[in-house]
Amino acid sequence: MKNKPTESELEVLTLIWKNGPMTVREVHDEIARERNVGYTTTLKIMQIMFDKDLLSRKKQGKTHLYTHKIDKATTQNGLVAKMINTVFLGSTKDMVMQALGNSKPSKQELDEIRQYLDQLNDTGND
Amino acid sequence: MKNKPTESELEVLTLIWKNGPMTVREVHDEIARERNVGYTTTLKIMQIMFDKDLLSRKKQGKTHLYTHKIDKATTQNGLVAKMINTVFLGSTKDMVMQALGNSKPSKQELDEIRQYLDQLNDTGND
DNA sequence: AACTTATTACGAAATATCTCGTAGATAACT
DNA sequence: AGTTATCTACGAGATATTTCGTAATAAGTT
Repeated sequence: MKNKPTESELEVLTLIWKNGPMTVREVHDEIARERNVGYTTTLKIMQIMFDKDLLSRKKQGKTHLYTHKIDKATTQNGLVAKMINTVFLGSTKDMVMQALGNSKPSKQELDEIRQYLDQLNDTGND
Repeated sequence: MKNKPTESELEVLTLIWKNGPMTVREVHDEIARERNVGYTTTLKIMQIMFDKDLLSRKKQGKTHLYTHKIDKATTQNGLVAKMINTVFLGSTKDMVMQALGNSKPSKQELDEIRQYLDQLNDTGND
């Protein structure tokens, strides 16, 4: 991944991925619910993200409206792939089983995964 | 996770998890195959890990033999759980499907995962 | 227009992490 | 014992990230 986001940047991105374009104020209010952090901190991070080309923005009155410039799926992929490679020595299976074993997903979720597995069987390797 | 390892620390841990107790020299030689880094850098990181209680060690002649002090599965869990929560908004299913869709695991791996899913069905939530 | 409020831009301190150089200690080898 | 090689300890520079204070600007209010 060329533009790999930091933790804080990821926090901002997930919000914007979920809600669509947001102002600094909106992002900050969401973050401030969880952690205790100053407004200018959030502002600064989003400005840096703009410089890094992780976000685009356009003026909206006196404020800026920020939009994600990197794709959600691509970013998720990069992060998951990296984790598999480093922490699970390249074994997707190990990672998946670890994740499933620990989070106790609902039966419905399990079914959806099963369906997805069946689909994959047609296109997978050997 | 109380003692969450940094990236470099994780690199050391995975080696020790895989190979058992190792000296700084051994760890360093493995790392140096991939990246260009000085011996004292590896040494320092492992010393810090000792201070942080991520590794234990015992003298072995003039060198130290380092052993992991945190469990592999627990650490993996913590990292995966965190990724699910932040990047996938808590949806294990989304994460698993993302991972499977991108790494094209073999049919055998898929089967193992399927078996594992069946097992889970008996104990999972609603 | 004066006043208040909210926003941005900027810089710089604080923290975390990674990097390596140097010095001293220990072992191994003539 | 003297020399060489290897290891540890320590400190401190380099980089990356997070944090916030201050000042300038723009908008809204009386």
